[in-house]
Amino acid sequence: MANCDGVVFHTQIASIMEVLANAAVTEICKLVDDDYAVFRLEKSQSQKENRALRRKLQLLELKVSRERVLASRPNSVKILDGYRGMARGEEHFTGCHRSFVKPVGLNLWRDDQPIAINEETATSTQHVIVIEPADADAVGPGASSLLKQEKTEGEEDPQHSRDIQTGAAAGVAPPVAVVDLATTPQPRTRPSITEVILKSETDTETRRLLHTGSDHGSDPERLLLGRLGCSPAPDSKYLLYENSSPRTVHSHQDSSDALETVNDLSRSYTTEMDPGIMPLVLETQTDLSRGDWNPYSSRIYSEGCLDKKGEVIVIDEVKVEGDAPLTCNADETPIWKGYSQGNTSDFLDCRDGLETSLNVAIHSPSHALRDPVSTSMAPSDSHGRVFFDQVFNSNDRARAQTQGGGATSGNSKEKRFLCMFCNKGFSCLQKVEIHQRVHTGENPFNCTQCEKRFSRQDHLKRHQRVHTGEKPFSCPQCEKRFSQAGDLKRHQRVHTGEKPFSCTQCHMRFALAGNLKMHLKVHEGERPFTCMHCGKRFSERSYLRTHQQKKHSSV
DNA sequence: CTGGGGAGGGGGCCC
DNA sequence: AGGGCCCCCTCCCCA
Repeated sequence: MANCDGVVFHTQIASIMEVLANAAVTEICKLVDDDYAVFRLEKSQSQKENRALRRKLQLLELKVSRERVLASRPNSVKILDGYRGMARGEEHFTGCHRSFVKPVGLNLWRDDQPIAINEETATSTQHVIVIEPADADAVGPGASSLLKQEKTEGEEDPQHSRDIQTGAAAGVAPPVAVVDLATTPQPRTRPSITEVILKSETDTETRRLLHTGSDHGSDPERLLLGRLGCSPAPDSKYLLYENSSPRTVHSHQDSSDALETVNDLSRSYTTEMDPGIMPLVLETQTDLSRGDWNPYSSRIYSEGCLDKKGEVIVIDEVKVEGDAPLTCNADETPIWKGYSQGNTSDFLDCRDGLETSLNVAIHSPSHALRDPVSTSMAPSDSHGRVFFDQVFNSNDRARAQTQGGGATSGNSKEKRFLCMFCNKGFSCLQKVEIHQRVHTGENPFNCTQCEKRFSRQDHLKRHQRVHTGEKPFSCPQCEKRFSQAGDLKRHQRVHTGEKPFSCTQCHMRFALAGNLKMHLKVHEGERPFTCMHCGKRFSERSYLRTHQQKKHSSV
């Protein structure tokens, strides 16, 4: 009898131990997962720091190299002041870093291009690097030869331009443009983006000015805003984008890369970006268009530059060069990957801007990249279109048209402020700054009662009804009250019986879009949630939770 | 599963 | 110009 009791006792102990062991394993797994996530975050941050340090070192090396080149070949590098003003007699930009690179192969720079030197008067250093044309004989040999050589090599090696940027070209000090951050006054906490301006051989207005500075003394922002009639936020950065020639975007990579990029979205936008790299985007435009150029994914940007305002692309002038091939950078990273929720509407906004951008032939570096339609590369083109057609259904398109209207749809003159991230157009600077919080993650409005933060004041106000219990919207049919008008409207379908959402697989109709979405999983057989106790699978987490509560609550 | 509500994100428009 | 509002959409949760 005693033995029997002992066996039972041991059996019970064993079962308890098993349960405890299972629970412990589960807990451990959870902890490991959490710790691993933290570890990865810390690792990525450390990598960023390492890159920044490496960048500084390379900067110093580049600076030395540049000075050596300048000393040895003074005629090859010309410091310009006010190229823009000379070209058009317009704004006189003196407050930002500007660099002009003329690719040899493209012969984009006229040999007689007037170039002024006025280094002293510049409030900040403006390095204008002129790479002599292929027919540099007209200009003379000497200094240009080295640059030409450099370019030639770069064309042979797609990686080369990046090497120039990073200073990684082994053994050879890159004599091309270098943003001299070490010697340039850096009043901003955010590094400047140095622009590349190429002049088309057609000699049409193909300038692109890219400014991200806030040198208030001679700040182009003010000049710009003086014309546009919209006051800047104190730290705003702008991108003045003026009719960039489609030719100016190079395609070092073949179209297969574009395909690959389109196919591999996860790779493309999860690239860890180092804000410290930002100033070093002076290179061929190909690399400007790379992911390096556009590091402001919402995640990265918010991590690295939380206190920074977004950037704005301003379309100052639109001129379509009809037969000029639209441009594409094969290695660009689709910016839409940066959206936090990845919902369709976010894609829409991007795509909308992309499509409408065609109308105005505006191609920011990221834009050219993001726009598979605007590329001159046929494979990328078709592929991008297919991709978008797969992503966006007709409803989304309709919404894109009705909601966003796109970057420049309708009245392009009214929406000259473009979002740096998605190219969407806005009529006023403040509007685009608010919008760019979508990308930056900036939430300046915080609830005093629950510490929640919001990007918009009206959202905060709406949220505070949660605390006040205010429900100003009441249903006339049932006296139910709602805090949001949309909730009331949605609720009223209960009374009207309206079910605007119909399943394409069966004939079921739903009053709520979310319910249809959930219903569609029934047809798709998508059951990602598995019960750890019995292995049963569910399409929704809530189903799994309910199941576990009912069937395994004892465990 | 389905129905329904709470709450937040985002864009457009009006004043 | 900027705040506020309206609207649409989405996610999440619960019954």
